[in-house]
Amino acid sequence: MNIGEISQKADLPTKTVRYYADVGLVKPTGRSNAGYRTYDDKALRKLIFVRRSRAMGFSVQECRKLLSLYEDQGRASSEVREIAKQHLVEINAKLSELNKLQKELSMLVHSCKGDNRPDCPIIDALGRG
Amino acid sequence: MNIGEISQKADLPTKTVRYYADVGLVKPTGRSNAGYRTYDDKALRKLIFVRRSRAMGFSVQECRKLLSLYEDQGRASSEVREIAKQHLVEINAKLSELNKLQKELSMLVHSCKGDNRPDCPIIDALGRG
DNA sequence: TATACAGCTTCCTGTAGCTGGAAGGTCAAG
DNA sequence: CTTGACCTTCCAGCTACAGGAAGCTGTATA
Repeated sequence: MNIGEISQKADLPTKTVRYYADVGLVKPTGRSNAGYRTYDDKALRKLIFVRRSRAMGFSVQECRKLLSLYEDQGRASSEVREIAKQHLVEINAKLSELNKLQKELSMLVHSCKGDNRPDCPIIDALGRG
Repeated sequence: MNIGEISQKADLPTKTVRYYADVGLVKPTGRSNAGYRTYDDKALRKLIFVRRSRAMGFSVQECRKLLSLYEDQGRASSEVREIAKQHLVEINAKLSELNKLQKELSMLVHSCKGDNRPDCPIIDALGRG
C-alpha cells in the first residue's frame, strides 16, 4: 500500500501518517524503488490503533507506550491499566474545571440582557478582581 | 510600576506580561530611560481583566475583542453577550465530548483486571475497528 | 509518444500561548 | 567596587499536526 491508500483505510490524513512516520510512531514497512513509503496490513492495524487512542485523548507519547504494549504479547495488563487510569484522572480534572466554567459563564450570559445599552454584567464580572 | 511589580499584582508571570506586550494585547504605558517597561494602574486593571478572561477559557483573540469592549464605554452589551454565548456553545460541545470519553474509558479501566496476565480489554478495545 | 494529471517526495513555515535560557545592561545596597 | 536582583532582547522549544512550494513518478489518454 502507498500512503494514500493506507491513509484512506486508516481514516487519517496523509500528512498525519507521514508525521507519525517521521516521529517514529508508525514507520512504513519499506520504500518502493521510487522512494514511496509502503505499508502492510500490520501497519494499518497500528495506525487504526493510534487513531482510536488519539480519539480517546491519549497523547502521542502515550500512544507510543500503548502501541509497544499492544505489540508485546507478554505484557502485563496492569501497565496498560495504569496509563489509562492516570489518563482518566486528568480527564476528570478537566471535566470538573469545564463544568465550573460552564456554570459561571452561562450564569453571566443569562444575566446579561444583550441589548444596546452599555451595561453588561459579563464585562463587569471579568473586570472585578 | 516595573514589570516585576505589575506581574505580582496581576498574578501573572513576567514572561506572560511581556508576551502580552509583544502581541499588543496589553502594552506598557511607557519605557524608563533604561528601556524598562513601565505600567500604570489602568494597565494593571487590563491585565487582571485578561487573566480572568483567559481563565474563563477565552482565547487571546477573544480577549483582544473583549478588552476593546471593556474599554469602550459606549459599547452595546449584545456584542459581549454574543462572544460569551458562542464560547458557551464550544464549552458545551467539549463537555459532552469529554463526558463520552470519560464513560468509555472508565468502563474500560473497570473491566481490566490489571494483573500480570497479558489479557487486557483496554488494548483490545483500542485495537478493534 | 507527448502530455496531462494524480500521487508521491522533501523541506520550510506557521499555528497558540506561552516557557526556558543565554548574553548582557541597570540599579540599589553594603 | 562588587554583589545580586531585576530588567532587556533574541532564539529555541513545546504539541500535533496543516499548508504550501518545488520537483519526481506512474498511469491513462489523445
